[in-house]
Amino acid sequence: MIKEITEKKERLKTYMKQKGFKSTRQRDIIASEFFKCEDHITAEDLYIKINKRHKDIGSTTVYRTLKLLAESGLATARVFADQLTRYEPVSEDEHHDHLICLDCGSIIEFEDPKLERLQEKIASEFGFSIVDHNMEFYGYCRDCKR
Amino acid sequence: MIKEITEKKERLKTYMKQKGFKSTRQRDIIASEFFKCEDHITAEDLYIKINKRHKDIGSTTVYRTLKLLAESGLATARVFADQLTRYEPVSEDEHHDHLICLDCGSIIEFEDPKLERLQEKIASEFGFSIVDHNMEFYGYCRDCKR
DNA sequence: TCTTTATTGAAAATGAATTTCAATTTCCTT
DNA sequence: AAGGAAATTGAAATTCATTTTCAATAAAGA
Ligand SMILES: [Mn+2]
Ligand SMILES: [Mn+2]
Ligand SMILES: [Zn+2]
Ligand SMILES: [Zn+2]
Repeated sequence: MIKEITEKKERLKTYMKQKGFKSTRQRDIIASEFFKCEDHITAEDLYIKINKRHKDIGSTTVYRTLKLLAESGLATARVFADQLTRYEPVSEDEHHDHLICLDCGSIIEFEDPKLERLQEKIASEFGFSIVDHNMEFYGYCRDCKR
Repeated sequence: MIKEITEKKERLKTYMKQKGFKSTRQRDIIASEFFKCEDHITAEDLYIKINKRHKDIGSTTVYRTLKLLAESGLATARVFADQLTRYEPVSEDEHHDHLICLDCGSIIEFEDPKLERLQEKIASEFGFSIVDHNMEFYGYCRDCKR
C-alpha cells in the first residue's frame, strides 16, 4: 500500500474519531479501494469492484462510505451529463475542471488560474460572490476526433 | 398573446409537420404556458401551473412536450445542482451561462465572449474540440450576501 | 367519412440514491 | 476481560423524477 493512501486513511480515521464515528472493516476496505482506483467512479462501479473480493459488503455501505469521504473532505462528489454521482479523491486542495469526451468517455482534468480570475470578475460585475462552481466541456478528445 | 409567442408556436407547428407529429390541444396549451412563464422551470412546476386551468392534461404529457420543445430547438434543458431537469426558451441562439444564488435561488444569466474564447483556448491545448459546455456558479447574489 | 397513425392519461416501471430496521459490531467504561 | 450504550451494517423497502406501457382517443390526409 502506497504511503499516500495510508496517509489518507489516517486522516479519515482522525475525522471519524472527531465526529464520534466508528472505524469498521467495511469502511477500511471501501476507502482503500476508492483511493487506489481511477477517478470519477460511481458508487455502483466501486461496489462492483469491491464485491468481487468482498461478497459480504453491501452496496448501501459503499454509497454511505463515499458520502462520508466527501463530508470528511477526502473526496469530491461530481455530477456530469449522465446524471450519476461520481467521486474523486481530493488532490491537495487543488481545484480543477473537466474536459469530457463524448465518444470514449475519457476525462481530462485541467486547471487555469486565468479562467478562475475571469470567473470572479464576471461574478463581481453582478455583485455575486462565488462559493463554488461547476464547469465541464463536452466534446471530442484528440484521439476521438478525426 | 404576444407576437413572439405566436411566432414560436408557428415554428413548433412547422417542426411537428416536418417530423410527422400531430398538433394537439395539449401541446398547444403546454407550449403557450411554457413560453409565457419564467425561465428554468421544471416539468413538474409547469404541470402544476397548467393543472389549475386544465385538469384534463396529465403530467406525462407535460414531460413529453417539454422534451419535444427541446428536440425542436425551441427550448433548452438544463440541470443545476438540485438535479432536476429545467427548461428555458431558447433566446435567439445566444448562448449564456448562469449564476445561481444558494440562498434565494434566483438565477442570473450572463454571456461573456472573453470567457468563451478562453475556454476554446484551453480545450485546444489538449487537442480537444468542444461541442458543448456546462458552467454554473453557485454563491450569493447581491441581495442575499450581507 | 374512413383509416391509418400518433397521442393521450393512468398506472406501472425504472433506476439511482436514501431510509428503515433488526442484528451485529465498535469502543468506551468498569 | 466483560458489559453496555451507541453506531453500523445489509437487505429490503421507499423515494422521487422521469420514462414506459397500453388501451382508448384524436388528428390528418385520402
Ligand atoms: Mn476530476
Ligand atoms: Mn438560462
Ligand atoms: Zn475520446
Ligand atoms: Zn439570492
